[in-house]
Amino acid sequence: VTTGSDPRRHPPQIPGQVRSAGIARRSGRQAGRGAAFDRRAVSELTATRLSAYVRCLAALEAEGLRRISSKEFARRFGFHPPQIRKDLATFGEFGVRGVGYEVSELKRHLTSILGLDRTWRLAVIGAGHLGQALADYSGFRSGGFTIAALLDKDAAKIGTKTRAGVEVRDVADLAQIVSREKVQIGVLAVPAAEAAAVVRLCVRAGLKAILNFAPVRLTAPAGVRLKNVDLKVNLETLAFYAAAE
Amino acid sequence: VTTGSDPRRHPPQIPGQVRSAGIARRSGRQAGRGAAFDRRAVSELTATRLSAYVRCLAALEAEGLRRISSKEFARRFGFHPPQIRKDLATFGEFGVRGVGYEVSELKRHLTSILGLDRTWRLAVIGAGHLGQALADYSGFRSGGFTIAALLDKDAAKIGTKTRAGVEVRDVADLAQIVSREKVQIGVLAVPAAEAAAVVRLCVRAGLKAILNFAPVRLTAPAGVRLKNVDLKVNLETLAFYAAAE
DNA sequence: GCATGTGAATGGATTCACAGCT
DNA sequence: AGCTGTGAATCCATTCACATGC
Repeated sequence: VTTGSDPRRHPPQIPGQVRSAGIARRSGRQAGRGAAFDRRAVSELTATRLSAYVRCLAALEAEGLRRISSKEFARRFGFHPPQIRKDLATFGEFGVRGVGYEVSELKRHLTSILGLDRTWRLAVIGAGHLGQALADYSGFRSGGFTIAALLDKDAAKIGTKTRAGVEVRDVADLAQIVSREKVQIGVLAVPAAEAAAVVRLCVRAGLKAILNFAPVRLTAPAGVRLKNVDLKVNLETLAFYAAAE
Repeated sequence: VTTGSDPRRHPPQIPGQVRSAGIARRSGRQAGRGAAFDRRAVSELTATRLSAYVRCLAALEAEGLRRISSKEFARRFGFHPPQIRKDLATFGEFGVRGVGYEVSELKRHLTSILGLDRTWRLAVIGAGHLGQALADYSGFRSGGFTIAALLDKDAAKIGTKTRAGVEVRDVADLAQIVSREKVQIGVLAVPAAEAAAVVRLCVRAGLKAILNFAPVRLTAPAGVRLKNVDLKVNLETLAFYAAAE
């Protein structure tokens, strides 16, 4: 959990990454009934829930539900009503008193707030099992995200294609690919031992956001947002609690 | 974030899953200088960091480093010194005043505390891109975890093998496989629309811990620990902050 | 001297409870 | 009557600062 390598202040340490360094800046655009807000002032916890809310709203929409109250929403998905309302209040007023929220409208608002109404171009680096799966993963190829490239350094892999048909290209061309194909986010799926070097590569190539799946805790220079997502950590914490029998 | 479907108390909502329901119980075993502790009283935040600490210690060990202070450890991996000491204090006294911590010894202690000195058997359900990648993922096949089975309901997939050679078996046999092969943890990589039904299957089969990778927020009955890991959420929160430019 | 371990202080996040609208 | 939006209260996690011990 960190941007920049310097130890961060007090916010609850979501053991993934930290906020970006630098001075807060106004960056929320008006959107419908949405209020202006400062993205960097939004806690990681709230941002993560926002994304979860969108997923839940999509499920409700698929069900054909039009309106929902914070109470019912909380009950169905395991949140707390006031927490939902507080989270939303950060960004504006989206509900109708005495009634609730319009499912589709709220989903549209949150999607826009998350910055998913524009397209983000990803480069997946590392074409092993995980890298290929991520490149083919529908969640990474929809809803605002596009796989712009899949890269590896292994000559035996370069030129081959994933099951879904994404071609593996040479990681040596990263900088060129990033600038020509307007890649904004790097997704790391390389071995732990090489991850730190690849981060430096990404930074030099001009990427400002990196999602790291390698099982090491990486840090990035200020100005680059890096998020560590260690899949094994999830299993281990599950095991920790399960060990109570 | 939840075990049981009932809305939970106050702890900081890591938007993944919630604690197990039920009454707290002593469940920490003595281990070396480790103190007895109540697993259920340990916050998800602390448990997650514990796992991260182990990963960091492994890196230090690989480097050949013997001892490290909380200060240096924090500097290298982006933690805060007192936080490390507080986290460790939950489980015992592992350091030497004036000196620091023995890397290997601390790693061994934490590994044991996390319950990783025994073997956990996993069943991956859903043999799509992600399910196959998870079944082949080295992180899920080492350090205390074993892939006991990979299951799917698609007849065309049953009997085929992943790149690493794991055979796909029929999900209809789940209950049998769980009991015969002593599976403890279910890993869901099925489409969102089917995830809830598969959770019920898992519960009926007797699984007590489930890691859900399907992009829906699921809940499980009390007594079953379920953790939602939505890969896309990570991308979306990264996009949210990156949208500030 | 130096770094751990820990009670006390701090600062956030969550929750409460009610005012305000429909 | 019902549900949102929100200041105030609560609860928890983090951080501080120092006593403790090598």
